[in-house]
Amino acid sequence: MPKENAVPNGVTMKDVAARAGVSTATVSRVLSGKGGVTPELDQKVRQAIAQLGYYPNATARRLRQRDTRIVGVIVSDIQIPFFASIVVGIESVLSEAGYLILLGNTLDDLANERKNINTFLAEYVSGVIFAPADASDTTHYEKLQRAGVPLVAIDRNPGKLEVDTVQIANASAAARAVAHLVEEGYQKIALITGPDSISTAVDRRRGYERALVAAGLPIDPDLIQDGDYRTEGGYRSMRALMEGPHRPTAVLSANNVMTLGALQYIHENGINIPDDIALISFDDIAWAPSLRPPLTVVAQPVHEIGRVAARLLLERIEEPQASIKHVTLETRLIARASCGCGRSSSLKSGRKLSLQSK
Amino acid sequence: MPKENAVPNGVTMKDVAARAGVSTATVSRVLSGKGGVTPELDQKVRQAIAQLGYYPNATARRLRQRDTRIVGVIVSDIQIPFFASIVVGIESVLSEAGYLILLGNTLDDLANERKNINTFLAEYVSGVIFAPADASDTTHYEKLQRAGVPLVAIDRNPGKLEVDTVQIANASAAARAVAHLVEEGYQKIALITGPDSISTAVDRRRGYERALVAAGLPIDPDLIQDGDYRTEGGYRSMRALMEGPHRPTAVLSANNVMTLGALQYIHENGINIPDDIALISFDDIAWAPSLRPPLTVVAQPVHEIGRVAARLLLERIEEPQASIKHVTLETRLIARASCGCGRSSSLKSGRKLSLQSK
DNA sequence: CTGAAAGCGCTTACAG
DNA sequence: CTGAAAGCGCTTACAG
Repeated sequence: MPKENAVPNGVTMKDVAARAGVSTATVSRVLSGKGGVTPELDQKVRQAIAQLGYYPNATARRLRQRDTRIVGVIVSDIQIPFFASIVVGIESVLSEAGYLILLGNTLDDLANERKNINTFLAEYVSGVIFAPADASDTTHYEKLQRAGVPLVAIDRNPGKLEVDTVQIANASAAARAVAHLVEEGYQKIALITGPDSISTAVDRRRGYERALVAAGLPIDPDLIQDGDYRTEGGYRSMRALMEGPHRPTAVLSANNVMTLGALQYIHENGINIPDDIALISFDDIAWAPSLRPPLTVVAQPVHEIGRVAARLLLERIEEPQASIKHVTLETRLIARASCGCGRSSSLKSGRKLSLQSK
Repeated sequence: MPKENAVPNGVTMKDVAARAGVSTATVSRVLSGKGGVTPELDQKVRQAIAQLGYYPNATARRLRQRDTRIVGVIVSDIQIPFFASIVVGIESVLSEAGYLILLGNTLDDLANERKNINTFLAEYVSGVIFAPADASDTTHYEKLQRAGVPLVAIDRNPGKLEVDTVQIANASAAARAVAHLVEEGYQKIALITGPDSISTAVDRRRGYERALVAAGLPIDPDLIQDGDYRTEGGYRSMRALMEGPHRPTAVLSANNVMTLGALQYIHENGINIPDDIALISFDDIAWAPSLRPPLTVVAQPVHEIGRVAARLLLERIEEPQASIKHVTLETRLIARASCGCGRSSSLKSGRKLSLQSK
């Protein structure tokens, strides 16, 4: 059976008040720093606090004030660098503002998502930042919304939910990548995409198609493979493309997790990048420059996504009735070598060519 | 100014009690599930809960019970896959046990570490799992310990702190890697290591030296470079080795972050792995098999480290006086190709050769 | 400016 | 088995 919890420090505000010879109200006033306490008493209280090593109990304060200053954050997997960096971005802004973060790792499982949201409700969180696992089922988020919890959606479109959002320009980012491949001379360009239930996959596909049309190239359904945003899906998709009727000469992979699988197929079959197949992947990851050839990527401003989302949430907490904001951030195409860049010239590893998407 | 916080759901236990025609004590008893309530009342209460959509306020419960069921977790950087996976391991066990996690990302900065620990104290956390930034200064952890907070150290040795620990067999893991290189025929084997303030670096170096001695090879100080466990350090170290007086034929990198830098130097200078230099790195990461050649690594049981640490903490919370436990987990050497494996035979990508360290 | 008192939403001895 | 009451550690009107 659980023993009674350790009481880290027996000292309460009452002890401080007694020692300083004042009421707890006065101690509270000193702590709040809002003034209204004579210098003498202020001095006495501070002394007592120091002598006793007192620090306020956050739980008690939270119960009394209606503001918990806890923010729930829901991502699909903190082990994916993309989400880890977003969380760090969120944290940098929120901790500055005195908020605590409760992290919910859903692994894109609806049951986990629901469980996390119930926890958030029970904790009376001040707000929630989330990347919805499935835009077609947002009923649990509606529950939060009905309860009056400020919400900010990141990365993915939250379906019919009317909330602040922070996203990247997915379509134009994909289009820019495809256009780059076209400029490099590729014509048979394939796409490994994600599930239709996730907006980023849909938008990236749209950008892909738009760029092909703009280049006067046909849209070949055989060259669009659903990789489910997973590693195995990336593997399967790459195989389908390479063994299919219309073998492409270049591929855009819509996220880094699928790229992992695609590369596995490529390596297992001794396929050469970019000579046999050129490759561009969404998401810059630390290892991209170390791949041979270095991986050309569509880099998302991950920290910025987190920071902006955190700021939007803070604003929403201040002004619940303000009009809803949708922030779109730009991406960068970092041309390394997997896209065929410099095939004709000598390659310099580590070189970075930054291009605005659109 | 912050507005009054949203009250997610006005319903309190009092409302439920009123609706069910019982006292709050009875509602509380039903909720606790410890029995002692007649079926009729139990029924009425459950009905009222369902009708009102009631859920208990975790803050209030936490204040009343002395047990917050919050665990603080301190890692140096959640963006490093090694730590992200450990956190996921911790979370899987703790959430099962009804605990919440408060994550502290220190970025190996002592000020951040201190700030996080003060937060943990104010939150009256039930326990803390931590990877100490610097074993030589653990005063802030002693503060936690004096306050009676159960502690479990992971990954790194916590200096003179007497707490439960979960570590890997660092010395033998490093020794195993070096022995493997020796078996492959390498004689001039270098080490890129971390700072002396982090025990894993010291232990890995010891294992490295031990293996050299065991193989009858000399220990050459020029072949031991301090890479500071950072990417830039890995780059600098690799350069020092390749441009130094005693150019090695093989290198062991003591963590994956430094390997990133080492690879950068290698690629920039057109150095061939493994012909010019063989490479083994600590930490398996998702991209290791996708590198050319695939990276041979010392894989740590990351999820297991987290899970074991969480279990130790739960046990410690139950029995604060139990004797201190030190758990050492084994690693696996995953021989891919960067170590020169199969240089003479044809390589099959993706093949995994698992060897027990020790 | 200061303090006594109420109250945040629960749980838990204590009676009955 | 059930309820009235106290109390967890704070903050905040309300008087003075």
